[in-house]
Amino acid sequence: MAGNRLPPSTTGLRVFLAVARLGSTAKAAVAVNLTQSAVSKQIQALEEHLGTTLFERTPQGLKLTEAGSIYNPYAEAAIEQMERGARRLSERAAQGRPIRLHMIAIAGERWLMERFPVFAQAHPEIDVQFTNFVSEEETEEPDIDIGHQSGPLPGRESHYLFGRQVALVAAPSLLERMGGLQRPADIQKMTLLQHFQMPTFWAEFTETHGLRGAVPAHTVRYGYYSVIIRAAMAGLGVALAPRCYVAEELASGALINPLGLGFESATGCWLTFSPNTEHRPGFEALVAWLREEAAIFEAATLAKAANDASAVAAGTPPVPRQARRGSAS
Amino acid sequence: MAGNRLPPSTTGLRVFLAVARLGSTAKAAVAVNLTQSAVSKQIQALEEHLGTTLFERTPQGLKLTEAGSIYNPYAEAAIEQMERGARRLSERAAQGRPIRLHMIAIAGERWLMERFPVFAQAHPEIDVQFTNFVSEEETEEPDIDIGHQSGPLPGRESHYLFGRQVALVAAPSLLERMGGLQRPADIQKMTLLQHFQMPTFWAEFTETHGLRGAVPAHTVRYGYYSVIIRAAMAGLGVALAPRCYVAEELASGALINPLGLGFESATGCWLTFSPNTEHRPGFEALVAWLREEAAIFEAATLAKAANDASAVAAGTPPVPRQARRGSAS
DNA sequence: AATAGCTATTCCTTTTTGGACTACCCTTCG
DNA sequence: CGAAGGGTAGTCCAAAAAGGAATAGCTATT
Repeated sequence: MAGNRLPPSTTGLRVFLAVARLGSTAKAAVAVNLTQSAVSKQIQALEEHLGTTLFERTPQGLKLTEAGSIYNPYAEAAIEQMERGARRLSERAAQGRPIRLHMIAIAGERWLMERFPVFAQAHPEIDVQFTNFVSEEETEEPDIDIGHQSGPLPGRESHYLFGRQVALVAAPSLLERMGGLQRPADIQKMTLLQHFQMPTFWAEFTETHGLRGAVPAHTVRYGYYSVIIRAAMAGLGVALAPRCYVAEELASGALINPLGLGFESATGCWLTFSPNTEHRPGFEALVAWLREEAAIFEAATLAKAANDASAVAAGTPPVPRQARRGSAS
Repeated sequence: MAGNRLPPSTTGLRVFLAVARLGSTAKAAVAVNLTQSAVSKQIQALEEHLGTTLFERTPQGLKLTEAGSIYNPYAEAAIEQMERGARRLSERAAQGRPIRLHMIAIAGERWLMERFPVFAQAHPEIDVQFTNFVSEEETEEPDIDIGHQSGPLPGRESHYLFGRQVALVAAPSLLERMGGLQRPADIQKMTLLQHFQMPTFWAEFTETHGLRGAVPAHTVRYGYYSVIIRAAMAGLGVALAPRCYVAEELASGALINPLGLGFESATGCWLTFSPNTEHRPGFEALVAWLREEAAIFEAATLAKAANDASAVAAGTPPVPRQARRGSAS
């Protein structure tokens, strides 16, 4: 083995490991984002480079030869070392920059933005940068991600924050116009205002209220909750929205929750981050604070929901409350 | 660090390590067999890939940044793992093939070829393949290399065999034509027959005989000793040749060693092999045998040289001897 | 027989790579 | 001071490499 022998291509190594793991060029092609043809060629090139056959070809796919099995851990180790090196640099670079917190718009509007100044004042040394993916230019991965999902994400550390209490809400004027809503099934004569990212809400609602197979008169979909809430307030339809996002409108009477209709959804708002990343000073403090504030927010929502539920049971309409804090939205 | 991040190119890693070691794209270019321009681009591509600066640029060259220093051992380890894997496969493949023994032609002609049948008969299970680099097609590295060098090679296990006793030899007819050679300085009126690969012989000869600065009338260079010996025997000039290669001609009187002129050279014939390679069955036996036969060959040469030296001191010409074995050259 | 899954191969386009050349900077020396 | 020698990065372009679309052939299953 003379010193002038060139190493294999890293694409070849990546492809080799994928084929070894999945036992098929077709499946590996999907895993590494190449075509089967390119995968086949990469394997052949690697075999030629190393001067030995790495896979037996069968009609069912590829199986490691003995030589391939010998080489496998070395290829893995090489790729692992590169990843470690890159990760070390990435983490080192992260030390000197703000903690990137990505968050869906509605959570910012209704929850965090009015609370964050308290944290910022208590921790002036912790630099936090809020991001979202509205712009395609944004390619940096956030350190913390706050968004809607229906459970923990594999490979990520995930914490539930709030938002699983979903309510059917509508403007009083709409209900008057439509003859009110005397029972759950009356919703079928309504226009439903739905969020693109919450496709399960309708199914969950019908399941909870024994309306399986029921279809609303119309469905209109939006990408932002702030828009849905405005549409609902304008009387364009009924909306299924997390209670915490419509707490103020319910309190002021701009929106009401007829018959206390609602359900507990599988989908809520979660905080996630990568567990492999060494965390900077302040990261843990920020996560802890966010979770604490979310718990307070969620408790307030649950308390209000319980209060509304008992008022409905007593046959009295919910009592409008004073806004708890000034709203900037 | 998302899972879909691609590893760097291996060329980039190789170049990075070379620049880190040599501190200059120009020097690294030589080391990795690329131009300085290509090296510069590879470094830039790697820096862009990793998202950080790896070198500070100065007028005197490139110096690792802190980030570069952090990355260095990872790059090294990755390349090392690839080399290990390839080596393992290479060694495994070597188990099933002949031991490749490369040897310069003259050593084969005058030493090994007539002795090897004895070894082959004693070890029929050891398959040996003789190679040389006359053909450019020959790209496989030999397991054992026998050639001329002036000492051990770094990174190789090296054993001296024979050939450091060098003699000045000429045909009797030439000496008669040129009025004999009464003292060492008379060589300056001769034509010197020299071997391309032994450029130090003339300097060593003049040093030994107090002829510093002396220049022969003519110098003719050849690439093969068998040709030099033939030219000397034909009277075309005097030759400086290892005694072991002209033993038969000296014994028969076809060539003589006037005044016993000669010297012990720094250059001789050595056996080398890579110490990193796991050795196949028979490898050790073959090396041991080769060294033993070389020792015998060298001892015979030294004995003859000593015999000739004492004859010269006594003023009698060397006694021509019967050829010890039939010569096939 | 039809279908679905697999493989390698050919043809061709696109992308990447690396060399030749150049401009610019610095250091040293006469 | 200018010349020489060492270094760097950048531009232009040709060659090499990479990868996709399409295809042929094989097998296993229904």
